[in-house]
Amino acid sequence: MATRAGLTTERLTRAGAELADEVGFDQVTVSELARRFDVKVASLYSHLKNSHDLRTRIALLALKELADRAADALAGRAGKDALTALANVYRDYAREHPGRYAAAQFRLGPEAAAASAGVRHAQMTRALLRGYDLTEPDQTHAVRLLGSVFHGYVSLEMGGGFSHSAPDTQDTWTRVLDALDALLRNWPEP
Amino acid sequence: MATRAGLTTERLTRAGAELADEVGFDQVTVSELARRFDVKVASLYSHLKNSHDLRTRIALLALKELADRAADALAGRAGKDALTALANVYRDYAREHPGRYAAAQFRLGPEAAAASAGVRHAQMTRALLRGYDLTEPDQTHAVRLLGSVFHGYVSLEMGGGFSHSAPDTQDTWTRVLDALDALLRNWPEP
DNA sequence: TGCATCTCCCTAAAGGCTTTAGGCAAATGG
DNA sequence: CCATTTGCCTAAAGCCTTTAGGGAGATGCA
Repeated sequence: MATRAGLTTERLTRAGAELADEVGFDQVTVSELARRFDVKVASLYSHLKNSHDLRTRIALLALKELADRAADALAGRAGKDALTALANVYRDYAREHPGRYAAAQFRLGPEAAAASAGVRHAQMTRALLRGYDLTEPDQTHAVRLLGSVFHGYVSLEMGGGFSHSAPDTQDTWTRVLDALDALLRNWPEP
Repeated sequence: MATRAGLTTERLTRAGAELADEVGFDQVTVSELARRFDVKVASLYSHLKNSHDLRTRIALLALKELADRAADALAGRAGKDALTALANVYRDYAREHPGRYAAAQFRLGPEAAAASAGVRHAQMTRALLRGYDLTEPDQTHAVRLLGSVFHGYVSLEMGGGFSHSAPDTQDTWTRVLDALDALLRNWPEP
């Protein structure tokens, strides 16, 4: 018959990420993936353990892409400049790749989590905070706060949580970053 | 045969919410629900339009429960006291009812969204902010910031995003609320 | 080049979830 | 007490996942 399709875990993962951006992360299906490669479903199971495995791989891909972008954005920046840059990386990535962004939120098992780029994310946020004057434990608190704001804002904005309200969300975003910068420069003692 | 099962959209929705808390919101299935009522699957379709309809109803239920709790918590409180109370409502609800909390994040259509308790949430946050001295547009920015932090924190904490790190997450939560209070009392002008 | 082997994709099949169509019996009420 | 309504059931089709086993390309060595 025809020549082979050239399936690969790599290619399948990338195609899965694109599929996620098109139809949503939780609509990613092994069947649809097979259809796109014009191949029978069972064929994918030589390259993927199962559906969950596919999702995990997409998640890892997204986390890596995000970390790479973040590293890029932080290079040569400090203080509020760095804060804004990092924040925009997350927001822009979510807008450009909603499915991948959702994938990055996928609950990973301990093994996968350890092998993921998740660690780099925390490290970069911590690096950014060196531009502010925080004690060690406060740095951790701040890392978590920033993570929460970035993720929470992006997630609500994309979910339509801010729709139909008066001020532009871009406006709010700017002011929120101003506020965070002010807060970090003036971190309250208990 | 035996007597009727007494199915109701109401009862199905409540059972669906419990099911969500047990197995996760996205594992909620019409089939499993039927099993729990010891009834054939097709029978549920007289009470539910479809699977999506079920999820929507669970989401509306969760939003209402959350709003009710929030209203309760805010009664008679102001300032930081109110801020803490509201924040804890979200966090505690998510811990007690993870499936419902996930449901509350379910993307609703415009119709359902309008009929939801989502509006009350925004109103209560706005009410809470009256204890601080913010101009009108800044109030909206602050509403969005608080929403982002609450949702983002709870979501990351529950997703295990803060696991294995040194300081206790309760510790961080307290300090984050301190920080937000300080920020709101000292909101920066552009 | 020819053949053995390995790799890759396919056929087949079982099991689960969703959703629609149509039927019979239990509840309701006049 | 019977007529009608209502509620749950059987049947069936469609789609997704996952496993088992087979045949035909691709590869490499003689």
